[in-house]
Amino acid sequence: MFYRIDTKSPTPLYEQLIFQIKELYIQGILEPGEKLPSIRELSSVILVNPNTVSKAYQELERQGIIYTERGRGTFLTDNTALLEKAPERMEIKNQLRELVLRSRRCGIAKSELLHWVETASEEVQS
Amino acid sequence: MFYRIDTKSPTPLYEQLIFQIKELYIQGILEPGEKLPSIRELSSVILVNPNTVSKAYQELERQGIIYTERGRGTFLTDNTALLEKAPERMEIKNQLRELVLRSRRCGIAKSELLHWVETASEEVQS
Amino acid sequence: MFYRIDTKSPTPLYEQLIFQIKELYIQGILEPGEKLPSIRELSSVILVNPNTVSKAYQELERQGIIYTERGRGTFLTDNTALLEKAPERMEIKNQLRELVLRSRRCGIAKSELLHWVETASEEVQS
Amino acid sequence: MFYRIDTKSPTPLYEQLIFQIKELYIQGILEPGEKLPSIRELSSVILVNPNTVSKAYQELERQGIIYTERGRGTFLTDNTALLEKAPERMEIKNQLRELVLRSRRCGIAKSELLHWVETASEEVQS
DNA sequence: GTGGTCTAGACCACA
DNA sequence: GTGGTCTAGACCACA
Repeated sequence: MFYRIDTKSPTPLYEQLIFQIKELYIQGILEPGEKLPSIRELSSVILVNPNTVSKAYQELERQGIIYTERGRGTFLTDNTALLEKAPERMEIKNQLRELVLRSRRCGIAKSELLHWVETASEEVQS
Repeated sequence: MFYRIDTKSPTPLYEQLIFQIKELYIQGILEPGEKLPSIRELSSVILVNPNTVSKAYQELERQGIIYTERGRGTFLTDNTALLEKAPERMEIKNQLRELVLRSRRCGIAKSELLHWVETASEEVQS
Repeated sequence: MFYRIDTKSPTPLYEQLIFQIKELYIQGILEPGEKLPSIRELSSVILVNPNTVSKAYQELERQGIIYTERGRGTFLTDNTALLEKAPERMEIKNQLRELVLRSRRCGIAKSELLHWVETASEEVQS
Repeated sequence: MFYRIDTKSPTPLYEQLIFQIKELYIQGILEPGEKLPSIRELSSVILVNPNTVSKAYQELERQGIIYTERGRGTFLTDNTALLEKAPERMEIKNQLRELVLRSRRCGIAKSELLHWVETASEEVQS
């Protein structure tokens, strides 16, 4: 199984799950239309409470990445928007890693980087 | 007064204070050796709980940016490390803003960017 | 075959079946006295669990739309009430669609519309 | 207090809360910028679990109706979009009630109305 | 005090 | 079996 969770990370478990499922989808390990593991199944695999998995699935549904059929399970949509953006996502991720590296050499705290991302996001939004 | 905080920002108030004092120092608005406002004074100016200001000052002292003389107040150190790094800080901040902009066009959520900064920080650290 | 269900719809499958059989009846595609497919046959055609078809048939029988003759099958009744109401049903359906359209322009969520239908139904009932 | 919940309604409690807060806002009983009761406070008033209130608040935040300041509480935004749409909302609500009434006279089940709202919503979306 | 996350476990409608 | 809702209660960072 390729689902994994880090309980020591500051990122909430349900967000880790969201990011990971997106990543698996982008990498082609999960395919459009494919059935995801049931909430109970996944929760027992990654040793996390079913509610936590449910929260992740609901957020993914809100984002249009997955949909649920009542009584049958949860499936990936045919939404290919994510797939198309995959290369640029990768690039952004890499450049971000580089910036983090340089920040460390400058003595810039992680919290300050996070704050800059926050403020930049607000600016961009308006 | 130039101290200002945004209670609506997701960045904790005490961190906003830390970042701002650093910024004022880098920009030369606050100078080495200068006396900072007392905790009570500052907290009444920016309408924040004194504990919050105190927490910011403690962290800045831990970072060697300020020091306290009992009964006299808190002062900026002569630490010039921050000043030397000013241009690179600026550059990192700008590049970060650009990445945020591109992320938005890719449909990458802010939470995902924050998570990438987290994971990259962990990698770098080890 | 004209029976079709949408597993992605939030409407329960057995309700979709009910509505569809009524619709086929109203449109004259199914006629009074006509024999409906057996549970097993229909379930294999529309790829649905036999229990689901059974539940739909039971509800239709309860409503007096169909009746069962043991060992012979299920048949549509001569009940013409549905047929008489056909034009008004159509009109209501159309007006509902218009309201949904206007709602969207107002930013009213589907969930809110559904809730209003619920509350209005309760009022009317009492 | 004006917050009230009907545990017997088929509408989930957290959705009832969402609708009610919107309604109170539209009617001017709650005003922009005003502080909402804390999660714990409200949950004890309406005798509902804090998690349920939290879920409602989070959805309202996602919709841009409220925002939270960490450690301080939850507040209504200055978003006036809802207020501007108030009259049309009212009208739609009333027309919906009328349709429900007519439906009852036609023998149309509540479930069928709900289904029509669902299908119309899908059509409109695409 | 505030909200956010998480666990454990119940009950429900639906397939 | 499936997901959705809800309760009870813990722990956390922050103000």
